[in-house]
Amino acid sequence: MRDRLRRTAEETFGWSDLSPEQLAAMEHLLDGRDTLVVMPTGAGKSAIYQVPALLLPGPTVVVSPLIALQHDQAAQIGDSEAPDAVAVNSAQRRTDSERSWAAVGSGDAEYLFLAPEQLAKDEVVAELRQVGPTLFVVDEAHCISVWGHDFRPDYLRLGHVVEQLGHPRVLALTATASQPVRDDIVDRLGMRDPARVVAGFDRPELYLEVRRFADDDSKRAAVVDWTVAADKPGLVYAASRRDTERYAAELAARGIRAAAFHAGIDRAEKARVHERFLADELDVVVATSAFGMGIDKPNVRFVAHASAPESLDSYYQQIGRAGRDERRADAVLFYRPQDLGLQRFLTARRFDADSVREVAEAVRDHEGPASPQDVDREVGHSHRRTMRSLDLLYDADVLRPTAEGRFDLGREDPGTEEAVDRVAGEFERRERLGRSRIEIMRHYAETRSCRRRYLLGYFGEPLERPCGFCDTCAAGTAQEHTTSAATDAEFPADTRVRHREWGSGTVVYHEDDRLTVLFDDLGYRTLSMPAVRRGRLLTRE
DNA sequence: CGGCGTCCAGATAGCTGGACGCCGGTGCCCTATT
Repeated sequence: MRDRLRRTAEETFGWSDLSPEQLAAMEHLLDGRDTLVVMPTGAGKSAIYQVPALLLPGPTVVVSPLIALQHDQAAQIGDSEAPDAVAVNSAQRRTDSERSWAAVGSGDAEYLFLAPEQLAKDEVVAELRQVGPTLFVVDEAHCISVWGHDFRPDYLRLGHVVEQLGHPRVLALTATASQPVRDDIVDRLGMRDPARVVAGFDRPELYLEVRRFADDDSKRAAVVDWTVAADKPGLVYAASRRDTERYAAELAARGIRAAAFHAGIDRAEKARVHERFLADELDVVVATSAFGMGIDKPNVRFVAHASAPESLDSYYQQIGRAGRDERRADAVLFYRPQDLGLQRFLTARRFDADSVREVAEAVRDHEGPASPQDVDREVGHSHRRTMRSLDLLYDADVLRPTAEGRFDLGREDPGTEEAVDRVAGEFERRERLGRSRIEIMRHYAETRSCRRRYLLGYFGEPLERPCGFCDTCAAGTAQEHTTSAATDAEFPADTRVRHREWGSGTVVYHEDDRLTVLFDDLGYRTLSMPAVRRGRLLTRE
């Protein structure tokens, strides 16, 4: 099997050496297993579906979050000897989409690229059933967890689509996913006993640094001064659109070729910034979180954050865009605790009891199980609002999904008000989790122990000793704050624990004499080990 | 939650300080107008 994979990779794509992780994942797919792959960008994640696709009979569906990304990937396949890659989306003419379907149906095209919103349409699912895909790929699969629960709710329906297609083997690909995000991906996609292939997370070429500021003016001045002096090209992430414009203007005034990038910029200009950055015609792009997905530029020398993002997951995703050429690159966070206030605002949601009530009643009153479209029609609110309520009702165990992607009341009908109460509890749990993720970001910024160790511990891959390549190691504080072996033996990472007041959770990592636990109901909490021992607060489950 | 723009009062010729209200991120899709 390995030989066939190697030969196909070589002959069709010109890839002469596949990594052990790539091969392992490909073999799982050929064995018919659902597979989750966590692997840094640039390590050849796309190969993992592109090669086995040719050894499996039917076509391959690739769900990808951005149409621009779909173009890039299809073009890359177009340059190889592989059969065609086509797409169906709203950015192309209807006739082109029709041609794509025909090509997939006739076997002329092997790969079909779709955004999750396409798969929310019954016609598209029906068409897909006709062509019978044997491999269902979700690229940038962390989007399921990051965006699915509110911003792009159709991500949550992919699991139902998989079932409607008769459960072809499912492949989820991502570069950055902490343990709970991985679990969420597996759960929402309905992956069955998935193989998990996780390549090393560490990016040893990134020098990690945090600079702390008390007031906004001095931080802004420092961001600009540092960026002017830094090796180029690089990326500066800012929290608001206005800030990206402001920093870009200040950098331009200092003679730097800088451009702003955010979702409010028109399409042509966005594409221009993107292209000029790739062609080294820009020194610096100052961007919101809109910039970066799918950018595989090897020589990015720094990623500076003018403001902290809302989670370590996002932070690691963004700094991971530096140093892909494996030469030294800088990841600097310009930190002010007050900046976290904006993240708290941006991630906070209001509980929409009215919508939950109406959606629950619409499902109950519907004749037979209700599809999200049925509920949309019935309730008449925005699709997003309806989907949020459906998701919460599902998570609170009020509704259960049928194999056809419809929703039904669970075994017993709790009654509307009881259902709303349960959903309120689930909603609160999520809000607490979101706030606790911001607190983890704060801990990273404020820790005196090794930054890399903190970061990798969060992703479940702790370093044995301080890394020697971050600011706390350079300052010498990392050596004074090392993990105690006693804590390690008592509560190793990944063990289930129970706290006297806070209920059950999973140990994430420890640093210094502190233990971080992801509690089921409260989100991330950091506990002091002396206090834990004194009060006998934790027991292993 | 915090930054920023606006307005007004007060002191003085164009400026300062404080109160107050507003605004803030991520993409797809589809339809109605230019």
